[in-house]
Amino acid sequence: MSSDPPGYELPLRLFAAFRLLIDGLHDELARQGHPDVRPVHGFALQAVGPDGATAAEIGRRLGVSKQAAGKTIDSLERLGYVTREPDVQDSRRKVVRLTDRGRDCLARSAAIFDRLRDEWEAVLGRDRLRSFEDDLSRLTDARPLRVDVPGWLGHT
Amino acid sequence: MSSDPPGYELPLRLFAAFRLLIDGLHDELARQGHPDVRPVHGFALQAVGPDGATAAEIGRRLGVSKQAAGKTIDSLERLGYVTREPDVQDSRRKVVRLTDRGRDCLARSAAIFDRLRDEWEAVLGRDRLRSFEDDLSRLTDARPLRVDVPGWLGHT
DNA sequence: TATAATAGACAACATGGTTGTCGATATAGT
DNA sequence: ACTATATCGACAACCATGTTGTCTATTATA
Repeated sequence: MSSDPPGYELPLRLFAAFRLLIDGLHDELARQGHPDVRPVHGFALQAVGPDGATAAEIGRRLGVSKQAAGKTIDSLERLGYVTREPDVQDSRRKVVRLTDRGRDCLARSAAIFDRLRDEWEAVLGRDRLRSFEDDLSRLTDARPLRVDVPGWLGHT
Repeated sequence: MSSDPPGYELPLRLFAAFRLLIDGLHDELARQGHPDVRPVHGFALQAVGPDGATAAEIGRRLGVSKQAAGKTIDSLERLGYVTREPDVQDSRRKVVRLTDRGRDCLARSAAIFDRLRDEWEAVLGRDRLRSFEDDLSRLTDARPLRVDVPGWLGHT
């Protein structure tokens, strides 16, 4: 009987796998006309959603303050991925909406992730990848990604 | 035949699983007398290793500049996890060494990771977890963790 | 109608990375 | 042996990205 692998390998490999996918996505996005988009932008675009959202709402979805979300939205606006429009119902709010370019980026991201998944399927085989995903789902719930990573890792 | 899950779920769940383990580690470390240690400290302590290392070497192992590594070492030194000693062989160098407290933290971390792995084994079953780990290993190589996460995710 | 809650803007600040520069020391080439 | 090159650690400046706090306008509620 062989001994179990040490527990510390799991987090390292989980993170390596995560990073592999994200890097693969952005390499390909850059090739497909989105060279300036960064990982955090992708998560923010997801948080905007098809119907638009306010900065405060996006911040909540990403697990950061509304101010931090506002700065990310600033940069997405500069890059042409979202617009800000005043809300006619509630004049406190400004609704962030995806532009065509923003939607294009999201659609391409989904396609690229599917293709990367296909590559993994080619490595592991169809059943084995399904098992892998099932196991991952059993270990994690489907909470949204928190983007407060710097402070989470950091020294303080 | 059921359809495949969308590819974008994989990165989210991989990261969630990573974060689950790291948070579990630090919750337990805090309970065991290491409340101030942060994720980045753990990786840096690993990078120091049993024989000590210089700031520049630690930076290379973590994928950050020697200056950034130096700041992390400063904070580990303040917390009593490492010391800096001049190298008698090479007086340019200062060797960072683990203190007893640093070794204690690393030993406890290894034990806690093993225990967290046991919990996962209880959920998935022994064979299934082994398969999961095998699959992860096939998808990733064993490169050291890069800690340049803020800039990697960031806007710029 | 008074009070509380929420949106977004602005400012100040903390953290943790970066590059650039420097002097001291080792190392390699001639 | 001497010189050129490389490396170490320190220091400073800068930058990115998060934080909290404050402010006004607006909306919702008691």
